[in-house]
Amino acid sequence: MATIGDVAELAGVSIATVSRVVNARGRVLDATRERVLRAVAELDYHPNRAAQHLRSGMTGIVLILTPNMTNPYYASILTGIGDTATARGYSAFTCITDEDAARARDALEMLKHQRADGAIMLCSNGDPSLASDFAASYPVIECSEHEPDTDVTHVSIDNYQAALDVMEHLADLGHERIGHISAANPYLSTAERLRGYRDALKARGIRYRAQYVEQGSADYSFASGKAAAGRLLALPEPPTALFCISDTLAMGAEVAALERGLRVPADVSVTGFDDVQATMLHPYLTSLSQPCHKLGSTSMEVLLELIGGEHPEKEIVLSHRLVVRESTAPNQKGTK
Amino acid sequence: MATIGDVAELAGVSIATVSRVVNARGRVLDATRERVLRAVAELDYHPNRAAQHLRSGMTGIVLILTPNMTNPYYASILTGIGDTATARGYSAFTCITDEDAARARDALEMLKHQRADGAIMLCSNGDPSLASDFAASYPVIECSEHEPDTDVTHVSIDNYQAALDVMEHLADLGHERIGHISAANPYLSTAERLRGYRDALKARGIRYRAQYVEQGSADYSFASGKAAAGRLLALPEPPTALFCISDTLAMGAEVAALERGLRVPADVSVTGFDDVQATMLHPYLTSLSQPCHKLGSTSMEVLLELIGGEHPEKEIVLSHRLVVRESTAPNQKGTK
DNA sequence: CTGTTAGCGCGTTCAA
DNA sequence: TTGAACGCGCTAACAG
Repeated sequence: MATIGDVAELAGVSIATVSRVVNARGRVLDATRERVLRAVAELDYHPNRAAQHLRSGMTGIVLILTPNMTNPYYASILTGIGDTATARGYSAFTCITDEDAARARDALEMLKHQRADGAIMLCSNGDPSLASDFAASYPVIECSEHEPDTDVTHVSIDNYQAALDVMEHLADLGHERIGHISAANPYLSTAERLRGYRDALKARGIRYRAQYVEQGSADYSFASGKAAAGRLLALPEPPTALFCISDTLAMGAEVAALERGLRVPADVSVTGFDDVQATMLHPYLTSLSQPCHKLGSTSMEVLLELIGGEHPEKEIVLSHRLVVRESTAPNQKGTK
Repeated sequence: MATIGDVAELAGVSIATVSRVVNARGRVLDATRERVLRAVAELDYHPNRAAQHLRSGMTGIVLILTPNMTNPYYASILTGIGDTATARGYSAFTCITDEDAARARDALEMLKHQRADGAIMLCSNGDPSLASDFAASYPVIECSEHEPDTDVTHVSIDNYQAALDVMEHLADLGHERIGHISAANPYLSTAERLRGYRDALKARGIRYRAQYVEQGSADYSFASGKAAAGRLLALPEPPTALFCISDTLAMGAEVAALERGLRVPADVSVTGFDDVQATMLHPYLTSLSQPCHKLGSTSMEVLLELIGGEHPEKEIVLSHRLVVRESTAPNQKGTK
């Protein structure tokens, strides 16, 4: 492997000059730069990362905390993070927390030990103060979720507005009996979507019924969505539409409807959320699409700014959009 | 952050001695070691990785190539790799290839540029010579799949024997009309399982029928499993058991059976494979369990041996086991 | 058994 | 505009 010294020798300059050219720092004569660049190309020179890190006191590693990586929603974000990290010469070190705050805290200790330059947390669940504790001393970003009432820099969509958009779609189709399948987790997104659900009803003058709100499992499992939808559809006055806060919950709802002999969307409309598994089952789900990859890449970029000592916006909101597919249709029951 | 020098000073020894103690290399008086260890603890000393890497010429990074990370099968392996890597002070750099050989090749170039010390490939699909090309010059392991007729070190289960075991279970339950839902990919595991299927039939004296073998999609999608099972169950003499080479295919098969008014397992038995999503739907799947986490951790350990200049076994086979659940039952149709 | 010392490759003064 | 030299923290070779 060629070192900076090899390049310097071939170009007939000092290593300092090579360093200047490679890092685009300081003034260098065009002719000199040319020679250096040629030598770099010829030798296929790549700076030694370890040396750079030793010199700079940086590690070139960012910590990524994720509840899991099998959920395609998280997987897409992780991919976005990874792509950007790679492009910037960083390695993303992914730690699966399994919702375990202790494990997350352990991983974050890497920041103290200078084993990582910063961290992106995909979910601060479990210990509300975890993110802010570390963000006070180290570069830390919350992606997709964040703890309210703390000032940790975060990147996400506007879940409240997103819920409003879903509800508007359903209401425009003539639905009034709209069920909500939420999840038994303390995520802000979950709360915001519920808030959007309720406010949308209110705005349309539709009565809120507590029994129309059911909870799936914390991790949005298919089975729990099916069970929750089953309860809703067994009501004396069952909903004609189900607003589910994840695609897996919505798929469960579809199957629950089918098992009861109901057709989707003719008899009951169903909406998913995140738009990551919306086309696994027929009918394909109308789902609220999150810019997952961009959520990840933006988080990484912002983290790098933080690491670089800059002061990016504390709250970065990316835009979402509702993707209408086959699982929603006008309310044909005339039930209001 | 404390450096080796700080520790040496506090312990009243030279940095060389600290290094010896910390790395357990060379003889050191017990009393001296004690003092050093105390200083290490007091200062919460952690060796600077960048310095170690610079010194050793190593990167501390291993490349992991995976087709995707959402499949729980791969996710478990990745977790196993990651756990072991972390324990050994290594960072696992995961590259999602999406079955794209060019992308995989690009990533492997990191080995040439000394950006990684070795690589684990979860799937060499696409370009048969990819793994062996790089394995010739760098530490490379194939995990779970491998290219036949090359001598790249690999870690996997015995897919042929595993298929035999599944078939034995089904045959012992009295099934003779056994369908096989395979996948449209060139993986060795797929071929081996088919071979096991056919040999098991032969061993039992059961006639092989080409129309009993169907293919799901290359990535074992639920929908393709459902479609394949639908074709099988529509046959004039439909199978009484379906041997599927993945859990998602098997789930699709379960749903296909249900939609045709057949009960699982009363009317038709279904088996999954990998045992990673066997308990998502009822009836829970009888599935052949792979030691995914161990597949990953073993791969990492073997890779580290390779990196360390050792010469581990070229072929490492881990044991599997059949987990019997609710989706298989004795053949009650009496159809032979 | 322990200490001294020479780099590993790089970025950054400080001089010229 | 360029170059010489130092040191980041560590390991290993060599002395003692």
